[in-house]
Amino acid sequence: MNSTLLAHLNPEQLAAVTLGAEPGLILAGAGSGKTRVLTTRIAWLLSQGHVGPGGVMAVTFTNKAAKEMQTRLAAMLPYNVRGMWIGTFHGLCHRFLRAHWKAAGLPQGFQILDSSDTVAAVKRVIKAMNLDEERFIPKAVAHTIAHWKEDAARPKDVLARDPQEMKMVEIYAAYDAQCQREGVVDFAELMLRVYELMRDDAALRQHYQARFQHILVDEFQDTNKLQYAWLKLFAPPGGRGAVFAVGDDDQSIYAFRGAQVGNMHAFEREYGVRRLIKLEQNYRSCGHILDCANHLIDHNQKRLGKTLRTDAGQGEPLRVFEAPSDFEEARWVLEEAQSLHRGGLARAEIAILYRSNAQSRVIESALFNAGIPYRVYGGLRFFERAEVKHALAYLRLLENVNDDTSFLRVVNFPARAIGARTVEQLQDAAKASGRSLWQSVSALSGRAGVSLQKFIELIEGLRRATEGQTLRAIVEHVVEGSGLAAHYRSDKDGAERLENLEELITAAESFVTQEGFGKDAVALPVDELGVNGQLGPGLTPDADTGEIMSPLAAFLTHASLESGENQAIAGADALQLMTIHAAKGLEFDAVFLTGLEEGLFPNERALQDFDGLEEERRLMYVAITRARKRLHLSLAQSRMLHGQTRYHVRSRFLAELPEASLKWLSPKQGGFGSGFERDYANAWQRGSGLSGVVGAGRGGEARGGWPAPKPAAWQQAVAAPVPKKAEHDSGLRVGQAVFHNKFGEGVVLTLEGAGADARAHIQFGRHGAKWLALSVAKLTPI
DNA sequence: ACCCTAGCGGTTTTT
DNA sequence: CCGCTAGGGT
Repeated sequence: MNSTLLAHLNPEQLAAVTLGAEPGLILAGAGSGKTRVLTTRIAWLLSQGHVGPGGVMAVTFTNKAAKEMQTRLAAMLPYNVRGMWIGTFHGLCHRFLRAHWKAAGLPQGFQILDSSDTVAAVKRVIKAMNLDEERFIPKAVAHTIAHWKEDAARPKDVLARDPQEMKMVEIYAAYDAQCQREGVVDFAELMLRVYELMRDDAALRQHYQARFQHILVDEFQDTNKLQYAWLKLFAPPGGRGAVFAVGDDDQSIYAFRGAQVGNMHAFEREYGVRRLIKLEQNYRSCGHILDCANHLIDHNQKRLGKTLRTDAGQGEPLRVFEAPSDFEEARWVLEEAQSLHRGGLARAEIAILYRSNAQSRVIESALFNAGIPYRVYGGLRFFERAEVKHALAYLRLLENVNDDTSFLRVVNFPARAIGARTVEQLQDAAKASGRSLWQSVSALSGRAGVSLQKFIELIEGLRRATEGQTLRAIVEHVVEGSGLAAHYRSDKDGAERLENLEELITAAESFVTQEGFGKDAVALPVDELGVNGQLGPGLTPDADTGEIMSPLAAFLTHASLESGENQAIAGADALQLMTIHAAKGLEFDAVFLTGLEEGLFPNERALQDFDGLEEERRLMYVAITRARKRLHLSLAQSRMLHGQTRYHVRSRFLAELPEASLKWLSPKQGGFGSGFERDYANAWQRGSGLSGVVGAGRGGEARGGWPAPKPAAWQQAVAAPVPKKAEHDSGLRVGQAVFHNKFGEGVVLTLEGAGADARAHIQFGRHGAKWLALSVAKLTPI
């Protein structure tokens, strides 16, 4: 390793990188060089001879982050990084289970279910148990089961409190049994199996605890209960293995899917962290942007505490715009973005962020009509597409005929006259004999038996024909031989699906050839995998290649573990549209943060959760810190949502930003009815003890080296008349003070619906916020 | 076996 | 408002 790598680090980064073999907790602020610290530390440990490549484990949450780490490390180190255990929690668990499949009680060729496969599998269980799918909604049940697994609870460990829950536990047990029978594991199972194996097998535990001398965990604030427990088995507190945990409690935005920020506190305490290292020097954003981020997050109570600073200049104040409607908000964003682009900024360096996906629609249509290129992130990923899943199901049957999920998916697709009746009979036969659908085909006679037999012959024919072929040839042959290609060729709008199948063939080809892509999963040096040179019994790597599973099996695993790009089409310079969640970890020269309205952001439903407001605020913090040079905030007084026009007040987050860093492009006062600011502030103070909207003021004038936007159409539009406050047909206005006989004084937060359905969300002093039906509630304007 | 339509629900999401 | 799903009709 080049010693200049250390020379470029700031003192805190250097302290983190060169920390000894002791537990380390690194509080890494946004844009503080977190990935750099992680990779430089690994390089430093290796180059100093503190550890060999086999003694390092680095864990991330996403494949993208893992890949990034590997790439950067490869550039720093003179030798091959392949032997190192760098990957996602799930990816590493998978690797572990491939080596120890037997001890884990799995078949050698086990496959992985993705979330939609899991729901489908749960649904089959519910059907087989003759339960009502209204009462036991497959998706919800699958979610509950995953939750139990993340609590390390097997069916016998779950404490069911009512009959409904008892039944759910029964489904859980039946589901696990079904997975076992079919040789498949879901995502949560990957983690749980490894956890249980490490917990219960002392020899294995001792081996791995001795082996991994340094374990580095990225995004530690996102770990769930099971992941932390898992980690403690690999490197228990006080043991020889040193855990280096990097995270940012202020960027914890995944509590809703089980992340426990508390793991950071727990880690500090349980591992006896001697010194908490804070990376507060920010290398990304200008001063005004950081001032806003710091001020905002300061409103959170539960923090480890951290303040970002920068050596860069203040840059330009944030531009803030309050539009009369979502339509006009979109138009403003478009004009501003265009003007930035004309000023020399690439479109791909401009992000438009929103809290929920539904908000993208109006922005998209504005951009579409104006002919401005844009790209929306989110939606279906490559391996989640129906046609791709179909092809994968055929491929999985080649590997494992007992995979009932795949069997059911394609037994009659493309249509081959195997109807629901036939499938039902087959399922009954399978249930009666406790065997797989495939194995039960022989039990059926008559026409049904014949058509099923034909399907079996089709699969067996495919297997014979592809034996010994390259992965690409196998996939190609299956796409054709299954009839999928023909089916989409004859479909009038099957062109895109055909293209995706072509893409799948290409993906299969590059999976095998691309270094560090598929190879890691397939071929690993023997001593990197097992315990004292011993692999799982029966696991025999190919002598030449070191392959421990067939390329096909590896490819199928890859497909489940990495669902692929959100959108494959790159290329054209386009504006980047995404949710704030999707933007985490990314950065842009300019960011538009839209929909800053109470109810939307902070999101009304999120506020119901414990700590909901603080998580929403962290989300706002993440959004702000994505911007390098320019940040634009906007909101709409009225918005079309779920088919009705809704009226919202300004997000409280706007009031939590420093006035000096904001430049209001719409009048800050006057847009609302008179007295709104005071009433709203009072209501908040009385109702929730939170500070309200502060007085008016204008930010400083733009300066710095960034191109100033040219005057745009909207500027004339906004400069002249004060936008008239949108009025609801009940005669009420958002922000208006009202009196209710029972609840007293309040302020209207949201208005929606019309006529008999008209409703208002009103913030009352001590009674809190309430939804009232306007046809019933007696409200007096005050 | 497939197509159409009524009905429902609509925060965020990776593996 | 709009997209997905289940279930019924042909």
